[in-house]
Amino acid sequence: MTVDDAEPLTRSSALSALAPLSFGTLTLWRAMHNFANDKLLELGLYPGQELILLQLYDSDGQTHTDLQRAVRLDHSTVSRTVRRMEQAGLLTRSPGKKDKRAMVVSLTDQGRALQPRVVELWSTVEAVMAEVLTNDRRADFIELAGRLEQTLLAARRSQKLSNADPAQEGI
Amino acid sequence: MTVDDAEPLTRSSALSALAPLSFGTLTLWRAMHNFANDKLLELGLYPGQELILLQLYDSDGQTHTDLQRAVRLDHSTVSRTVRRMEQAGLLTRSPGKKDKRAMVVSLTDQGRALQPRVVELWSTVEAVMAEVLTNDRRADFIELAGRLEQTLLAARRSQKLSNADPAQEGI
DNA sequence: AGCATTTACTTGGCCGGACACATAACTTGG
DNA sequence: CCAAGTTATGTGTCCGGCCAAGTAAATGCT
Repeated sequence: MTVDDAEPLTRSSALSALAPLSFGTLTLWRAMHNFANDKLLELGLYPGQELILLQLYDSDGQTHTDLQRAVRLDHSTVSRTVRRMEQAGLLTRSPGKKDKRAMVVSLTDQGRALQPRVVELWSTVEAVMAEVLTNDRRADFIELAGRLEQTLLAARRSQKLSNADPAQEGI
Repeated sequence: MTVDDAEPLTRSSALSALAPLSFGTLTLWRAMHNFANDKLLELGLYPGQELILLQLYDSDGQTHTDLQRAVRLDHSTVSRTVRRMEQAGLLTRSPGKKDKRAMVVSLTDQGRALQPRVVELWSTVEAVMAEVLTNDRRADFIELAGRLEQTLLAARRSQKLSNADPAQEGI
């Protein structure tokens, strides 16, 4: 028995009552993640790896920092994910010419060969989600998600600042 | 340097072009998750644990399966998370009276003592998100997220069925 | 040039989360 | 009542993801 057994679902949990926006985001994410995962495993990939591939398909030869910004991950996560993908033969890493610190990540033929399937995978996820939305609502959702993300990022930044610099608060 | 350094953000990655709904969901989730995490660590909790607490605050004495359904997690995840929380003194586990298989999870005083702080945490996250939305858009988002989740769950179920029972496809 | 700072990445450690497999405890058909 | 099937958990294993701390290379400031 795995996680997807949640029945059609009475979304009446304590959680959705207390924080419907947050819990809605959480459960949507989990459903999407699990749905994509099944397909990912068929490609021999693990979640997150396909994001890096997609980013490289768009523009090969990016550094860890480029990837980290695009995919919104911690450096350490990118570092080890990229290493695993290198070991799997999907890509190569080499120090940059101008900046020896910057590891430049490049696709191998094997990594490039996955492109159609990875693109199809995400297109499928997108299509499944889009099929129950009108174009207006679809655009709405995208705009809302973007705005909420920015709001949360800003809130986190200011929260960290005030923690790091408590002197400001007393003034 | 951690993940939140992504600048105000030109959301123009290859990912948001290919699958804006999916990528929007992903990035929103990550932003929310990271924002909540900072606060969670201050309570000595790890992500996911607070969901179980909230569920128990609503109704103490639930089984693993109850919790798993509410929080949308795998049994194995619930199993180990609950064990860790037991070791941390937040709750206790005991076999059910009628059904000895079913582990009944109950709050300890220590676990119950966290209630105000955990509730406040999620209220804060919710408030941060809600503050940039009109009531209409807020309701919209909640409804959309719920619908999308159901769609994805259904898609995953039918996908698994057709994989498990390929004979059906040829007919 | 020379030393402090910043930047790019690596490592170690810990938890979350999923799957596959194993086990104990109901439940059910004959 | 018993064997077969179902249900509720537990375990092992592997990857994702974060933070904290460490190293190396580039920059800046004097």
